[in-house]
Amino acid sequence: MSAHASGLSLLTISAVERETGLLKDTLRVWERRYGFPKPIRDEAGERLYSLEDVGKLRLIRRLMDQGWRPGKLLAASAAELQLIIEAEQASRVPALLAGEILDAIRSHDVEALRRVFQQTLLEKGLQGLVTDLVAPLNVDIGEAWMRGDIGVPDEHFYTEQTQSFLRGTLASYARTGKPPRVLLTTLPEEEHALGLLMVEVMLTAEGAQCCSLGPRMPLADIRTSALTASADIVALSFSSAFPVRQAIAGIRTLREALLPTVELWVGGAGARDKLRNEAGVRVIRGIGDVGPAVRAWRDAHASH
Amino acid sequence: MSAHASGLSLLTISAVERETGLLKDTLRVWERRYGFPKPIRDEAGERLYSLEDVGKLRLIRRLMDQGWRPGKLLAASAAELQLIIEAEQASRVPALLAGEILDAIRSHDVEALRRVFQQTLLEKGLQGLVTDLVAPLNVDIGEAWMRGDIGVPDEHFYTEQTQSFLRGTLASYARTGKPPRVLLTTLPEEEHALGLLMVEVMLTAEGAQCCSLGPRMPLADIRTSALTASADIVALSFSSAFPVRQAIAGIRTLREALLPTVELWVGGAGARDKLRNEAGVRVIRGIGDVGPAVRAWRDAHASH
DNA sequence: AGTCTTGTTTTGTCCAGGACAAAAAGGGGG
DNA sequence: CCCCCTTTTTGTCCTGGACAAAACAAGACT
Repeated sequence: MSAHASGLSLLTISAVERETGLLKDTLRVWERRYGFPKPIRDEAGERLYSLEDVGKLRLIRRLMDQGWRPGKLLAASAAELQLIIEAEQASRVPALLAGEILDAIRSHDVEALRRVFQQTLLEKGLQGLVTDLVAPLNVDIGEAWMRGDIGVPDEHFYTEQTQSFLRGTLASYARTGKPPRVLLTTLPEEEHALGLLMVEVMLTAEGAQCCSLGPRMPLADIRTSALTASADIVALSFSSAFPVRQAIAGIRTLREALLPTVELWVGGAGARDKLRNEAGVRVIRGIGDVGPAVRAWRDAHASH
Repeated sequence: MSAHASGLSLLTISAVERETGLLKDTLRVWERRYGFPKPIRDEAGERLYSLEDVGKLRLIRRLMDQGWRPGKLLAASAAELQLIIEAEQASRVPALLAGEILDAIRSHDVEALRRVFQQTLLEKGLQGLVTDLVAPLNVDIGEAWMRGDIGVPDEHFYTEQTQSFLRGTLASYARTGKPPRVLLTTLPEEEHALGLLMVEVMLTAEGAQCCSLGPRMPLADIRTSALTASADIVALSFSSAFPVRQAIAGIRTLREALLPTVELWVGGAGARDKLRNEAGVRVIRGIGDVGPAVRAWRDAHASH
C-alpha cells in the first residue's frame, strides 16, 4: 500500500502489473534473476518503478507475445531492443496505416475516424470493412505502438471507437435468425473483445444467429450456455498471447463437455498456427474464413 | 502452475482470483487469519478451492462492495450470510424485474431481450430507456445474482447484450457535434464499462460531443487526452466498489493536472455519496442528472 | 446535533527467498 | 524432416513476517 505515488512519475508494483500485464511475482523474480527491472525503493522498502522502465517492460511484453523469450530480452539494452523491434517489423507486411487514420487516432478525432469507417463501409460493405480495414489496422496499430508512434490512450481510443462503430453497424442489420445458432465467447484467461466482435460481425452479415457472451467465460458456464441457448456452434477466440498448452487443454475439456452434434470453432491469431489437427474442432484460419465456414455448415446440414 | 484442475469442480488460486476479484494475497491471508476459505491441497501442496467456497467468496465480495467489512462476513456461516443478503434486499426498491426479462436472460434469448429494449426505446426514447429501464435493471440483476436466481453466464449475457443494444442505438443517432466536448473514461482501478456507456448515451442524446476512451485510463494519459482532444469536460465514472480515498486522491491530482477551464464531472454509485464538496468538481447524482448538467453548462457558456 | 481531532483495530498489500512443474530448447536417432 | 528424450529456462506458488492505509470508536469543541 504505502506511498501511493499518485500517477505521475513513479509506479508501485501493483500499478506496473496493471500497466504491463506482468504479475507481481514475475516482476520480482525477474529482478532477482536478471537484475532488471531494478526499481528504487520508498521509505518502507517498497518498489517504485520509473516510467522509463515501465515503457521498456511494455516493449518486452509485446515482443514476448510474438514469441521472444524473456531471457534474451531482459539481457538486452534499450538500443538492442529497438533493433529487434525494427527487424521484427521489416519482416512483415508493409504497414497500411494511412496518415489520415494515424492522425485521427493521435488527435482523438472521433468524427474523422468514423468518416473513414463509414466510407469503407459504403465501398466494401460490412464484411469488407472488417476484413480489409479493421483486421489489418489492428496489426498496424500494434506495430505503431511498439515503434512509439502512438501511446496507450491512443490505442484505447482506437479500440473503443472501433468497437463502438462495429456494434453500431451491427445493430442496424436486420437479424434474419437463420441457422446456425452460434455462441461466441473466449476462455477465462483471454481478454480480447475486439476479435470476438469482428467474428460476430462476419457471422451476422452471413445471416447467422449470434449470441455473444462477451469475453472471459468459465468452461462450465460455456457448457451450460450452449445447452440453454441450444447452440449449433460454439466459437472461441484466442489472441496470440494465449498459452498454447492451456488452449489445447481447455478445448479438449470443452469438446467433451459439449454435445457431439455441437460444432466447436476456434479462431484468432493464437489459434491459427498451433491448434490444427485437434479432433472435433474447426480452426478458422483468418477473419475471411468465417463466411465460407458458415456456408459449409449450411451445406452439410441442408439435407434434412 | 501444476495440476491445472481444468475447469470443472476445483479451482486454483489464480482461477479464484479471476472469478472473485480477490487478490491471491488476500485469499491467503484470510485463510491464515479467519480460517476461511480452507481449500484442499493437490500433490504439490497448492490450493484447490471448491465451487461452493468460490460461490461463498463471491457473495462476500459483493456484500463488501455494499459496505460490509470482511471480519463479520468471514466469521458468518452460509446461513447467516443468507440472512444478511435478504435483509439487504428488503431495504431496497421492490424488484421491477418483470418475469419476461428475467426469463429472456435465463434462456439467453437475444431476440426477446432486444424486443423489450426496442419497445421501451419507442415508448420512452433513448434517455428513457437508460433511466427507466437499464439503470434500475442493473440493480435488480445484481440482486437476482446474489439471490442465486441467475448465474454468472446470465449476467455476462445481460451485460453484453445491453452494451450491444445501447451502442447500436447510439450509432444511429445523428452526431450534432454541438459543444460541450466531453472526454469519458474511468480511473485505472475501475473496470465498469456499462455505466460509462450509459453516460455516453445520455450525453449524445443531449447533443453533446462525446469521446469515450473506454475504462482504465492512467491519470497522466487522461491529462494528455484532454489536451489533444481539447475537451470542455472530463467525465469519470465510479462503481460503488471503488475505494473512497483513492477516488479523492485521483480526482484531486487530476483536477490540478487539467486546465482550470476544463470541468471535471464525476458520477456513478461510488461518487454519489462520498465525493461531494470537492473543489472544482461537479458530482452527477444519478443518470437522470446528466441532461440538466449539460444544459447548465450551456447556459453558463452561452454569453460569448 | 454536527464536525473535527485522536487513538485503536481491522485489513490489504508487500517482501524475501525457496521450491517446483510447465514450456521451450537442444540433441540425437530413425 | 519428424519424433522422443534430456536439459535449461521461466512462471507461479508457497510460508510467515511486516507495516501502512482504511475503518471504526471515543472524546472535545464549536
